[in-house]
Amino acid sequence: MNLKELSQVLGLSQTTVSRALNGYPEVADATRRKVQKAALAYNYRPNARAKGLATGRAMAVAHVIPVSSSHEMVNPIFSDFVAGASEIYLRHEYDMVISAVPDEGEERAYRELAAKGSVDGIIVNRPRVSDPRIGLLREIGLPFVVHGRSSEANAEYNWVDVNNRRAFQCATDFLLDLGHRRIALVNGMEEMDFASRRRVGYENALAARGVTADPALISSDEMTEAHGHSAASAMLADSEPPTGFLSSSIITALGIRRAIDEAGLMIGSDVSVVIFDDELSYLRNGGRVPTFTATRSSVRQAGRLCAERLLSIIADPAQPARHQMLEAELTVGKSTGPAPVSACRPSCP
Amino acid sequence: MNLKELSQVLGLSQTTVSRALNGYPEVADATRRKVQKAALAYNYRPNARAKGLATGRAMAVAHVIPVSSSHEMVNPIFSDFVAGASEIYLRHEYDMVISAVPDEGEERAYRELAAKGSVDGIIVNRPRVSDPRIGLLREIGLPFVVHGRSSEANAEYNWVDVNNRRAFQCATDFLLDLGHRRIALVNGMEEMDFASRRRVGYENALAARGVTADPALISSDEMTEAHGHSAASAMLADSEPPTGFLSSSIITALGIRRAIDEAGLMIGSDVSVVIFDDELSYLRNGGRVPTFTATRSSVRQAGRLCAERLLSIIADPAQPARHQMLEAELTVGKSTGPAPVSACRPSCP
DNA sequence: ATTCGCATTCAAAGCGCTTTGAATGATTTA
DNA sequence: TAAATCATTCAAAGCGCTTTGAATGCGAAT
Repeated sequence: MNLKELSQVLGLSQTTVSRALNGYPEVADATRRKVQKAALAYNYRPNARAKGLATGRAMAVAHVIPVSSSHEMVNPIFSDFVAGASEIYLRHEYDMVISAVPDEGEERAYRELAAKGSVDGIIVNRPRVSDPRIGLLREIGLPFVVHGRSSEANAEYNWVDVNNRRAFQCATDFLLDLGHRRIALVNGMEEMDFASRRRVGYENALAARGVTADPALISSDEMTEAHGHSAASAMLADSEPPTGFLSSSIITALGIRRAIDEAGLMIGSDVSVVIFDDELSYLRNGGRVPTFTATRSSVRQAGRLCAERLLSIIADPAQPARHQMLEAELTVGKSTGPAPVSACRPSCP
Repeated sequence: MNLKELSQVLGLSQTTVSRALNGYPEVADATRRKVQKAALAYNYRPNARAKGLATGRAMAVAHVIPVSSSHEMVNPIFSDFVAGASEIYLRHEYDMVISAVPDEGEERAYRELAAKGSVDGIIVNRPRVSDPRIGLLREIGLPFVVHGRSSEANAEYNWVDVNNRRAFQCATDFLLDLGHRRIALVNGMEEMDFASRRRVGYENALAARGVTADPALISSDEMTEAHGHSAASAMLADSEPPTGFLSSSIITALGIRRAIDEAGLMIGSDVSVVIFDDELSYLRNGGRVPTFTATRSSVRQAGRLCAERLLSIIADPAQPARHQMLEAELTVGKSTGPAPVSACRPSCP
């Protein structure tokens, strides 16, 4: 059933039916009611493509997942982020298009997305320290919101980010206060902006106490369980192993915990672990006392905020860029404790 | 730049330009080359909405994520499944629309999706044992492929599924062969079809050896780490605790492992664990010897297969329904071993 | 020279909607 | 009574593309 048929059934013009359904005022109440009833009865929905063509709005936004031939990884926070965002889109009757963009043809893909006109805006995920996408999207003129920031972008743009630097500074301070001095950082990939900020927070905290950062205690890679395990295993086998770990994700922390177990050490007493917790719905760091001591910030909530912001700038593209900085709170769990007395360590004579 | 402008620039009709770009034969070679060059130079892309309206095809498919007000969970396999599917869509220049559908208005939402015409087909996820969606979609006439099956649907439909029954029968047999008799099943939610099939496989294997299934050793819920932990904790505290666990997901298995740790038991010697491994990219059950003994089947591959099947039936809707059954192979890892001698158990006098 | 077939190209209709500008009839107002 | 106002409704244009059916020009066949 399309508009033409519906209007014929009703004996009205397409104009009137369209206006009645879209809430325009110049329609008699009785007519509107009649139209609405018929629309319901015939299960009529305006064709999205035709509507989009006529209005110039797609009523859809794109989320981009980078697909690289080398890294097979899917970002584990993707699903929760998307779930949060889709709550908002559902409420505003927007569709969400997931666009797989291969690393090679990144620029081409973004231009195509804009030129095809199938979306009104874009959410940019996983910005790098230096990220050409931001300049590109500004040039193209398609509304976009970045989840995270790109340090080297000097243009103004809309973003929603966690205060990663402060979160990791706090987490490091927490371990330092417990007496830890050999503190490892198991981080995301170096070129990722969030990872770089987290590292700065970590290094700042160490420097403030006069502890020199040991490059051997920093590992940067995809945030998989495997990375957490291999990094922690190697570090624990060192002559001066760390007594504390900072983990950029609960997933890597699972690998760290496995390595600690395998080394015959006790988490929370022999070795402390503090994680950044995105509050993934399937990996809740819960309980009365959480499993892991964590700085936490809901990635689902970030998804909601990004989506809201995007819809807002689509509705009014002239408004100035806005930034939303989320703070991650430190919650003490079972995975941390005072630094063990150093005399027990095998490295001492 | 749109078709009209491009054709004016070229001094050609829209017809010829459109045909040149879409590979129709009745265009002179020289003309075609000129058009292609200009299209590239002006970065021309046909507007997707207009093209869709003219051709009647949206060049997009929908993946539905159920959003229920009660269950906040996002399926952890979602992201890998989507990643696999999007590889295929990318190759065929299809878009993927993620549709959040609230549990309450499920029927309405599916009808709307079809009537709006913004997609050419649907992937149905997480089918229940009895699932009204299959009948509904057949009635609507929108092409769809189910990831999994719905046991009580007696109509023919396209599906891609893992042989869940056999996978769990094998896994159970494996533990029985090792001498285990108290074997627990930490499963997904009862109404999910895959969960019900897994349970049948488990019960069949037990029955074949004359072991009676103990309802206290079966737990069904969302496949979160928390569920694995609470279920395993409770079971291990029992007077006759299980010596083996089957876990429907690596995520629940992480919780089970935590419970085993907390109980002061050793995984692989005191307690054995076999998981179903979806080969999530961020939680690889890897290494020379995998952490967990597992029946494995890549959910990413399932995503690819579902997507391919869907595009195929969109291209030719008349073809008969096809079923693809994937077999999950058992791989022995570190989490299993012979059943401990029962004399050591606290329940013995 | 005329016809035919062939290779190219084009004008125009149509996809299903929104929206502009005009028309209609009823109700006030002068 | 005529003019002006208002509330409703409508016909038609336009969004950017594909596709039908017609037109054009040219060398080959008659």
